[in-house]
Amino acid sequence: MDEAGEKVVSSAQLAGRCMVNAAQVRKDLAYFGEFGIRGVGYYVKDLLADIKRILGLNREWRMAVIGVGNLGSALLSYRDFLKQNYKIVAAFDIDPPKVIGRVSEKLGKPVEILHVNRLKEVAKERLIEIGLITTPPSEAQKVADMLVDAEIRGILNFAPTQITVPEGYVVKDVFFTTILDNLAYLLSNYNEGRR
Amino acid sequence: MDEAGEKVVSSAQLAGRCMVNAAQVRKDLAYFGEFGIRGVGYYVKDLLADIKRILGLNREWRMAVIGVGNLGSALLSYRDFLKQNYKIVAAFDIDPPKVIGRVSEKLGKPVEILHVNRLKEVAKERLIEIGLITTPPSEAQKVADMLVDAEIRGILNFAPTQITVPEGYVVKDVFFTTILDNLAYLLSNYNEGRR
DNA sequence: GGATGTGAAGTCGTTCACAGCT
DNA sequence: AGCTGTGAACGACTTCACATCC
Repeated sequence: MDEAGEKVVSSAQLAGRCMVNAAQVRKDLAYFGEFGIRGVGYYVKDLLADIKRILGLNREWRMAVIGVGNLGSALLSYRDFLKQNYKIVAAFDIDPPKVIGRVSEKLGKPVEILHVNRLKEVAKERLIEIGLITTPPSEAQKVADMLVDAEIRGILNFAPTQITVPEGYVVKDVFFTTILDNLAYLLSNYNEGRR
Repeated sequence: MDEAGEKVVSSAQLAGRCMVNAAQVRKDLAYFGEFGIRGVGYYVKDLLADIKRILGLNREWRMAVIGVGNLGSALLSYRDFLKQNYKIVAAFDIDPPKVIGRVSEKLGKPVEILHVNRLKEVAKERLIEIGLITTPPSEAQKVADMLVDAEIRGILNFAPTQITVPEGYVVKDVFFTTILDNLAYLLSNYNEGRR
């Protein structure tokens, strides 16, 4: 809406776009503070900035990819990260030489791929706060343990397996097969659902 | 648990593994039928089969990838699909020749990449029911429209943009930047959260 | 005896409706 | 006059607790 030049937006407009109730929008925003102006609405630019601040997106997050297979290299060349405040500042693999040729040809400039045993050392140097696990599932827990050892507190796990970390660390899973299962369920039961 | 040779499982055990309440597990399962045996628990093999049937995973789902960039080719070589009952039976792109070299070297046998204008025709031939959108966001809605035209009722959208489809079609989004935002939020507010 | 399946109770989240500001 | 912020009403989901059945 900001890009479209809109100056002000009401909770009703936001609700329409998000397919939720207007009171929900107001309650949710009000939970974090008073961002709106009574009788007017919310100033788009201000709201955007406030939401970014609330979500912790008003600064850069430095990330590392661990496991440079197909998914890992896809993430390395995922340009949309740049628009958001995320930056991949390191890539690790168990076998960097094997991987390096495959990856470098896909990106403009060759990407430096380091051996995982340098994770802790490099994490400190480059102030890495988030680790992206893109290894096979069999290695995911080991990698998680290494991230914990390196005091990288945030983990985004793409490997289709459950991993556990100590108190103080946060894991979020990206299991798209789970979403796919959900889709399959909805498709299977669509006819019943419509009655 | 089946692979580990476990024969029977209680709702309490399942609850422990899933970090939820035992009554929740029983209620949720009971919603679909009576799968347990009072005084005993649930037979692992039977429960597994019942859940697969409920979710619609007791058959093969034939899928197509549209957009063979980094993410699309990662999905094409994602072996874990095979274990689950999902199968990618076609890949489309706006420019197959440009893509074909890059992809074929990554997989054992070369993958046939078709021009998107053959989507409808091939969808019928190969009985495709699910489409995976892995194009840039700018093309996502156009691809969704083509999938709808081809009567592919299930869509898994990896492009970071909202797409709309008519009644009768199902879209599920895989926005990992949303999950990443969630992670950033949790990391930002971790200290307050602990108090 | 022991774990399920399930009404009843309890808790949490959503929506309503309007006072309070601009 | 109009839209936010919010207590109160409502509805939905979760948990309890126990009758039921193996």
